[in-house]
Amino acid sequence: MEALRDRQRTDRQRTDRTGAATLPSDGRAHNLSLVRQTLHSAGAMSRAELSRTLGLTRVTVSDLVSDLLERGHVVELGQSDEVRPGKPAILVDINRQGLQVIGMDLAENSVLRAAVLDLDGNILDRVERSLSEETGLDVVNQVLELASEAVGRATATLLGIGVGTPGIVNADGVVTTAPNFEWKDIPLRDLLQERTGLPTLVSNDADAAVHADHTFGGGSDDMVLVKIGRGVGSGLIVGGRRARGAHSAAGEIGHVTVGTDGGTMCKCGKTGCLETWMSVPSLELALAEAAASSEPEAAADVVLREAGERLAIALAPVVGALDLAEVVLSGPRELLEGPLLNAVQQTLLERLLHQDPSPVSVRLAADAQDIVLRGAAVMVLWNQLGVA
Amino acid sequence: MEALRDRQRTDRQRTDRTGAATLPSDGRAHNLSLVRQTLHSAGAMSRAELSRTLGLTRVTVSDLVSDLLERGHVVELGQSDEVRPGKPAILVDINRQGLQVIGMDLAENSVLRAAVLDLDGNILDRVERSLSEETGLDVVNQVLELASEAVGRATATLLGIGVGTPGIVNADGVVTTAPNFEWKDIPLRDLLQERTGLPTLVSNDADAAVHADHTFGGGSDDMVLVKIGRGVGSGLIVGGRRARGAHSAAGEIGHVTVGTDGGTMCKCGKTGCLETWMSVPSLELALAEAAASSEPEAAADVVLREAGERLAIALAPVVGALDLAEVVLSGPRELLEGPLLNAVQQTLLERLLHQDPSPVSVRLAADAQDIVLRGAAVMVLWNQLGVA
DNA sequence: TTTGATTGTTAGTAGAGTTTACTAACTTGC
DNA sequence: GCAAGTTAGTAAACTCTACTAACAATCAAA
Repeated sequence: MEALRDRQRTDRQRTDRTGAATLPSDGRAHNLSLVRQTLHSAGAMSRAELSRTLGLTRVTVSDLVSDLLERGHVVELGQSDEVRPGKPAILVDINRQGLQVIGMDLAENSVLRAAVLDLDGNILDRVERSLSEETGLDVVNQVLELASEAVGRATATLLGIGVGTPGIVNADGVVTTAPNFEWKDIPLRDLLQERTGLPTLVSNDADAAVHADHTFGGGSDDMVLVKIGRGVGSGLIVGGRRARGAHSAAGEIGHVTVGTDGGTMCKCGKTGCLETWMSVPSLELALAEAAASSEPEAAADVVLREAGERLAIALAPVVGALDLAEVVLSGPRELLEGPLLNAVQQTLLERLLHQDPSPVSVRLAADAQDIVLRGAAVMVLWNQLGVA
Repeated sequence: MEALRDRQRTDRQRTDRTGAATLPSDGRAHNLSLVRQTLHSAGAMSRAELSRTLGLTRVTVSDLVSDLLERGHVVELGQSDEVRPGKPAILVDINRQGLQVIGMDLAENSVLRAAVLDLDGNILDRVERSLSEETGLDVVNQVLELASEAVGRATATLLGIGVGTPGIVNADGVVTTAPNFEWKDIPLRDLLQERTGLPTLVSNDADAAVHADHTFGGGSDDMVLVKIGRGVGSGLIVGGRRARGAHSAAGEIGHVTVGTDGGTMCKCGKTGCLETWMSVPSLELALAEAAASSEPEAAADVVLREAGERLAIALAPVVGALDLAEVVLSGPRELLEGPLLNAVQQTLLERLLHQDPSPVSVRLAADAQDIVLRGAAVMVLWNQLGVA
């Protein structure tokens, strides 16, 4: 009789997950990240200690830790040798030995660099590919091959690949424009993922660099890092997050006009661009001219001092508007250290009203050579472990 | 026998919640906010429609909605009159009639303003207190009395109080400095909460204004609003969130030096501050001088055009570094509209390299009179409902 | 040796969201 | 007017997460 009853159709909802609705499992993922973060930054500790720091119960922490043990994200290190009453604690730590990351720096002059890094950002191994005149897809292929080679050098489980590249990179890891390589809409992230099978993250090189400094350097949650090389780029951390910008072009300050008194003609067609004062080629040209003058040392000093002033003129409104705590310069130390850095600091203070006792701090990035490699690695750590 | 067994000490953990560990209930709170947000911005809809937009099941949405019905945050509006097969939908909507908010604007010249607003930011009632020469605690008392009066004017359940005040306000709602009122570390939020018993939020007036424009105006997630009044202040939205700054002083651009060619002496002691060009008093002074010249109209035009240029010179590095999509000016329309706004737009484009097809949009804020009141209300909606 | 402190685990419970299965109520086509 | 199909909303049972309660293991100090 009722054999003919309708077949119940299962609601096939929740197919796309467009919205940002939170499931209990999302909370779980967040808490797992918190455990990893705590261990990563504070070092090995017991489950009970984690429980106290996180505000979760020992039971929950035990469960989270056993989950992470299974995934290989953390390891047990044996009993703590602390002397105190009670059952001795078993230390757990992020699996520093068993996990590695690939970092890539495509922004160096005529060389593509890659490295294997551990979770603390130490470089364990390096590989390179020198470029001559290649552009377009030739460079892309070199990058893919270099990535494969780097992956082969890893001696532990790889969490993923991070890349710092010149040009503008959107949130999907597509390099929309990179004039140096004549790239246009290159889906670098997907290409690398396809090639290596590893989770991959691609960002602009200055953005990668600011990640590195934010993690391993000063660590202010409101800072800018200016990367001075062939061009001038920057990466900003605002409220602890990287500023991406409306068109993924945040940090592109090389062609902002500086000052109100003209300046040199730039290859972009305007005059007075920051790059005409601050890029390494511009500085070297000006220094060469200074060396040929009657008072070479004084002239060189003026060149560097003026460049620093110009940078500060451009940065002052940014630092003021965002109330940044740190301005970090990254580039050739022999150019930036001394008169240039001092001029930046001095001019910045002159142009900002700083009644408060904590003015902006201006300094050079440590380890400018490898800052992009390390920043690229940090991006992977954040993405895969929620760590940094 | 075993009567002497140890008294089990309950783990008294999770007392402080210092960390940011996520509980399932936090996820629930988030999903409740999502429902409110969706209804607030998209208008009344059925539970089933909510389910589809949010990606949660109908069952869960039903549960969330019944929760919100109990709290009075949403109401049922009866059957939808859409004509299509199936059971007719019961529309639910944010309780637009039954919930109200107090907004306060302390940044006007010699008057404190407050208003009762509905959830859509409409002003339902106003109250004011005029100031003569009061400073310090006298002003605080006026503010507290004004708040009480405004609360009395409400005709529905009040969600809370939002305040836009001149000066620098930290994350705890303490006004650390407000020179106009000679305030120093005034805990305005706590004072208002004590007086009225309502949840209260305090921000700088320009920050409140940018919230208003972000919600009711263009709505770009990367924008700056410059508020021109007695002084010049600004509020920034970066990546959809308000930039607070390292010392809660983000947006304070009035005393950034503009340009490299000197300028007028500012009361702060430096020369060439943005305020010397752009504040209403400075503009009015310059316009009065222009009116006395031989060609008053042309001179006035030059004054306004120059002011716009100066603002753009200061903003260009900010817009470039943050890749902002919108620059919004708020202030006296008769001063800002026309030559000044055009000069800002033109100068900004000249000083930025914009190869991409979506340059920055420059415009005036709608309804500059009430923008702080409405922004203050938005802050409450965000905080109490997760809406806006 | 006893007492107390501390760590980590097991057992059971409450909350959040899901799947499954149902009722209610409407339109369409004959 | 009636069956068929469609959509909205709900009830029950299950899963997952984190919690409380209770306990075993282990060590220091009295």
